[in-house]
Amino acid sequence: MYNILIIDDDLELTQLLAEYLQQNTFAVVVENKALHGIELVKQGNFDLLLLDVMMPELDGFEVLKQIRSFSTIPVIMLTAKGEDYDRILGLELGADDYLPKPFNHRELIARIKALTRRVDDLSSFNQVQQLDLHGIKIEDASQRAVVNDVEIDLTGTEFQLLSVLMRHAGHILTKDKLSVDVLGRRLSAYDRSLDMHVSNVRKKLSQLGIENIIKTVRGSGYLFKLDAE
Amino acid sequence: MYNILIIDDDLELTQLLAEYLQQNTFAVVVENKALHGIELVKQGNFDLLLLDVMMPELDGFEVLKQIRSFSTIPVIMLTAKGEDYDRILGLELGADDYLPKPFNHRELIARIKALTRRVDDLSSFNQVQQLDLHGIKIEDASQRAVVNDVEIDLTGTEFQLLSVLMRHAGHILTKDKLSVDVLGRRLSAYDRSLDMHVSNVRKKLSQLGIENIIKTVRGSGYLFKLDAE
DNA sequence: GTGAAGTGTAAAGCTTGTGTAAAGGTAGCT
DNA sequence: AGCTACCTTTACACAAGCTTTACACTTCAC
Repeated sequence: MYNILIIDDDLELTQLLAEYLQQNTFAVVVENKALHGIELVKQGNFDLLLLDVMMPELDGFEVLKQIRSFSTIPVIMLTAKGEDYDRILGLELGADDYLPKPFNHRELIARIKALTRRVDDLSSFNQVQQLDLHGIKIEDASQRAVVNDVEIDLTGTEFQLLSVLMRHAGHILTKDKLSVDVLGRRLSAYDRSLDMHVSNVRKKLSQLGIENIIKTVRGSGYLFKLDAE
Repeated sequence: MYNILIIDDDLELTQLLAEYLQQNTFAVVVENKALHGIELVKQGNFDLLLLDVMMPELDGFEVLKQIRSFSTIPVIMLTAKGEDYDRILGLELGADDYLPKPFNHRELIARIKALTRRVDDLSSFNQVQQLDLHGIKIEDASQRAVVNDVEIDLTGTEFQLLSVLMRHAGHILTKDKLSVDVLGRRLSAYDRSLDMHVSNVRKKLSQLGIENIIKTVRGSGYLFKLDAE
């Protein structure tokens, strides 16, 4: 699964874009604040960055410059201007590609794929991206979750579920969103499948001494806790 | 030194382009005939291809298709048309980038550099001739795999499979990717050939006392383990 | 309280992916 | 042609793991 981060202050566009990319089996996180976006890249859980050039506070070039000082993540720049100079500057600063708005969605997908074709081979070479919260470490590349050097034997769906929850730690995720992200379908009435997966993940975690990390928010959904209590 | 091949029937443009690129320390070869160009790529002395879309006889898409059947050389398409559809088609056929004519020369350089940044990383990675993991040593040049000074008698395909898996140790490789990399074709429905090769490699390894090194990740692919357990 | 709706989870059912033996096919060699 | 080595296909068994069912429990509104 490909994790894409979008840094763009345009709420409407990012919303649309996220949906479209999700339909094309990419996992998407949207960040509307440039500074916050840099931090997200630092955490290192993304495979590709879509970066808007025109943003208040910090413009895209500055963001790119900062990101390139610590990361080689593939970057596609988005911009409203069609001017040569912008394109060239972006590319020279270390962007991999450039797409002028408004763009054809299919072209975006094609460009993402063209870039990932190259980078895929490279990824095993780059630092492995992993996420570590409350002593639970997950690694997408190998689909492994580890607690105190002990591997948790998760099924693919369970891993996916834990991964989505952890990536959104501290935020409630509705069952409907989880169902779409994890099982790839809308939640329908009387579908208890997701509940079962949550139950199973909890069971496996508790065998390793981890309890109450996935909280139920009755009527709303589930939540991976940020702070222990 | 970077060797660039230009396939384009426009004599005037190619002349200019060649000079410009040479000034920027690239080595350039111009080929005005599409068919002849394919042969040049086959000989394999180029690092990057600039390919014109509009050509008599054979158009650029057809040329790209043929080249992609035997080579992963980075390709930037050049075309007079600015239409979305052309761009997308080119990218989906396996081009890495696309540049509409007339283009800014500095942008061309920037795009070439953006692409080579990625590919350079990759080639230095693939040039690793020897790999040694868990006591399994493989040597690409001689197509040999050795465990404790005992040679494993692998067929060409089996060696290739093991080599790809080991180069991506710790990362899940989808069956589709493995099929492309090892068997040279897309995985099609009910194709069990790859599974058989995995089975055979495992069998041969287990005869030498190595077990559970190639892990099945159900629904995702195979994985050469990084850490023993 | 009482009923309704939401949630936890054991167990059963069922689909699908995978392992592998064996047969079939193909290319290269003598 | 016949042989050999190897790749691919076929066939079947098996296991993994996703979903459904069923029932107990909790929470909340009235």
